[in-house]
Amino acid sequence: MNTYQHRSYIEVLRSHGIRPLNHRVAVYEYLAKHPVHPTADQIYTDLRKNMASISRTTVYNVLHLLTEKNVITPITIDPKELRFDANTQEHVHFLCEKCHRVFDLESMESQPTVSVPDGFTIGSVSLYVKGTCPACAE
Amino acid sequence: MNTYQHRSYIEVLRSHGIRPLNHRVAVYEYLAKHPVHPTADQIYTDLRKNMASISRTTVYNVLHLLTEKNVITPITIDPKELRFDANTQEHVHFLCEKCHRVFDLESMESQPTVSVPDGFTIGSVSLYVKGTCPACAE
DNA sequence: TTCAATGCAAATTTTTTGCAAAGTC
DNA sequence: GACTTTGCAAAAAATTTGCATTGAA
Repeated sequence: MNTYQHRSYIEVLRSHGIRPLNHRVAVYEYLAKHPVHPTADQIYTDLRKNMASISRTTVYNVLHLLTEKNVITPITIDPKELRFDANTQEHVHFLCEKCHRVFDLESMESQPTVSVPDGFTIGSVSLYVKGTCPACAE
Repeated sequence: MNTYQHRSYIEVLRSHGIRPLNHRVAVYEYLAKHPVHPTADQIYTDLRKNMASISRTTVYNVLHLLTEKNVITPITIDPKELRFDANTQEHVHFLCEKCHRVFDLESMESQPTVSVPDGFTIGSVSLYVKGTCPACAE
């Protein structure tokens, strides 16, 4: 493990008021290093390979905690499964309806400036695009 | 039941190549008349009151069919539950994180014109906003 | 009569919960 | 030692499937 990077994950957690326990760092580091928007089960299955002691319950616990503290973002683009993203910058997500991969479209034009009627308060904005990715277009 | 309206639901289904069987019309009509973005279970429970013969399986079947034929739109704004909307016009959805109601923001500025990298093909675009609604703001 | 749609019950999948054991400060 | 986190197993919730029955053209 790259200690320098590892330390920075710990710092991110600390700066959000989260005690950087091993399992928490592992889940966060996994998400940061695998920006493919994995599901809870994918995270659990993969982490399990190198970390025999982690349980499904803990993965759910940590994902809830990180979401609540705004360290990660849940992505609901696919009705079938909830995915997670360590990149909390607002950016567009693209779901390929053939291969079911989710792509980041960070380079695209900035998020729309949404305005809402009086009385509504905006917490977050998500822009989801569905269609076909280049690999599946052929 | 208002026969004129009823007939128009039938026409919508026909125009999308869907045989307007009773249960299908009932689900579609329910969604059209209850634009609160209900879940499959809400639809089932409510329809059940007036239509003893409908089953959960049929509700799921019909929702799948209508979605596939683009007569309704599934809404994934809330990670907890899948909702449905008979309004297939693109419009913004707002989830109140306190009362968990979903509002249409049709009057808001038009959907952003999203552009995607070469090779990607856009099928649909969803703009989801989360926050607090007027009633819960107090 | 032939094919499509329905409904039941069971299976699957995903997530949550209670609680005892283990870990942290 | 006091408090937090974890892991197991069981429960709950949501959706899908197999298949026999019913309905429609």
